[in-house]
Amino acid sequence: MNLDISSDTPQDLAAPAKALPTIKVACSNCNLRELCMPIGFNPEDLHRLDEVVEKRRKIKQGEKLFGTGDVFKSLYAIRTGFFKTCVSTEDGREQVTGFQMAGEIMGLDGIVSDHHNCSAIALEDAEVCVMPFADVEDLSREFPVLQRHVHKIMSREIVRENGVMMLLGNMRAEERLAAFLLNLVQRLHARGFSQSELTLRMTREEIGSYLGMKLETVSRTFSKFSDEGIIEVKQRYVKILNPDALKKIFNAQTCA
Amino acid sequence: MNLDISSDTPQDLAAPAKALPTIKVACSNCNLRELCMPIGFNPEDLHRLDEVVEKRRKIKQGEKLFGTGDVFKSLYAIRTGFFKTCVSTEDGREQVTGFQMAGEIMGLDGIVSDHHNCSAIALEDAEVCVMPFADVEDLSREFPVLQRHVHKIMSREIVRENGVMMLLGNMRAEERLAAFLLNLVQRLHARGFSQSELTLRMTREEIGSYLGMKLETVSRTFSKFSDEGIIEVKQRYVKILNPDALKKIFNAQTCA
DNA sequence: CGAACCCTTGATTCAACTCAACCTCTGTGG
DNA sequence: CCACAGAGGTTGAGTTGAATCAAGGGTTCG
Repeated sequence: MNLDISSDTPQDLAAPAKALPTIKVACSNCNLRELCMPIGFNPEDLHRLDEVVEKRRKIKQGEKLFGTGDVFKSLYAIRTGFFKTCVSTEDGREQVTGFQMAGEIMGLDGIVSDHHNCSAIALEDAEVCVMPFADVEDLSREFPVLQRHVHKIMSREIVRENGVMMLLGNMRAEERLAAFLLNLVQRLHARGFSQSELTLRMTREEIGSYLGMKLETVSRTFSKFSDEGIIEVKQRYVKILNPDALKKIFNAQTCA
Repeated sequence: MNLDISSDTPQDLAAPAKALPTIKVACSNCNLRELCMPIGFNPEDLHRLDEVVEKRRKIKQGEKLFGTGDVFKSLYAIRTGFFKTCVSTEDGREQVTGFQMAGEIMGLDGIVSDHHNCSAIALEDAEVCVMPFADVEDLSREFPVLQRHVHKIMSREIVRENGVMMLLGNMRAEERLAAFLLNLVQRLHARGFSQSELTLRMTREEIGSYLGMKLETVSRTFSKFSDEGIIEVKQRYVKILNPDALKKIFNAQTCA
């Protein structure tokens, strides 16, 4: 399984944002642009990209950005904050389908039926760029580089979900959690954060839902990794002490 | 979870194909067009659609249409036959990520990295239309209705995978198999086949891989349904005797 | 006719679940 | 400043659904 997203996600995001003179909603001077928008945009066309963002929207921790069944109009690019997306059955069971962080796009599930198929909930105070999908489509007819980018984003989501299917269908609890941690830390690293330390934004229950296991099993597995000296855990804080051990668990558990 | 695909897939496909005077590769006179291509195409523009299909390709049972790592150039629309797609880990475990039938599109996973992320293997002799993706992109810049259609196809795949995640993460063996059967029969029905009878194209092991269970469990669950009079099974032949019971299992197992 | 593959069924094992108790934070209000 | 409530996290004991191991039957095809 491929955890690498670096091919399309440049990593020089740690550059400090200039204090903007006005609160202009614009991609062209957004320091996340290289994560969520295509590179190789013609400089003189770059400002056209700004049209795609209608406005920004702030979402408080615990609030819903959109819910299952809501009419789909826009995609959302995360500027700050952290989200989970989840689907649920009629009898109320929830499945977390993903965790999203700055620069990632949400809402693609809504295109097929003009209604959202999942809910997006902020796990911390967040801000998103609202991109009306009709505008995205219009603009991407004009700019092949944007068109290609939209296709890649959707394809990446399909590939990601393939990986989750592998996780859920074939792997044991330890492998799932190892894969989860490696994936999280890798994405955070691409955003300028530490390669070895992270603060979880989600509860054990949410991790469990994503990984197809119960919160107790998540907790036990964390403890096991900790006992083995692979990680250090204190509540939401996690430090990866032995990334190689994690990688080994992730892709060779059976042979151990 | 939504098993319904009817919103975008007209069902009048049972119409007999006229014997074509020449073996012209063309969407405009393909009897599957309404399944795999957009409706609402302007009659005079319809023939432009034909450009998208470069050629056809026959694949024998057991053969690979494309494999993980292969360079991505084209999408494939199934004309006849039945496929499975699967990903695998470094240590050789396989996960079937889907089963595809006539009118469905394969290859979307390759867009993000220009390389296929999964393998597509024919489960019976098959024929596919090869659609170079560059041409699809060119043409969809010209025709918004095609552009929208491509987006919907990708979004539908994302939504489908969300459903599989729910299946794998939250459901018990019986629910998974019930959901699987209902989904299969529904898609077959949309193609003019029976609503209650079907012949499985895949082995118990492949079903198990898709549903995250072992082949013995698949077999046992089939037997259980059979004992309960819900279905009739004889090897690959399955007849659904009590669809309501299946639906009940699928979305309320916990409350039983 | 035999080999290979697929499927079914039974017996046993085990990883993860359930249930339950307790601990640790964090924030609030007296 | 402390008490306390409530949410989240940990850990233990017992249970269980599905996996594993094993044997045998059916179908297909050279």
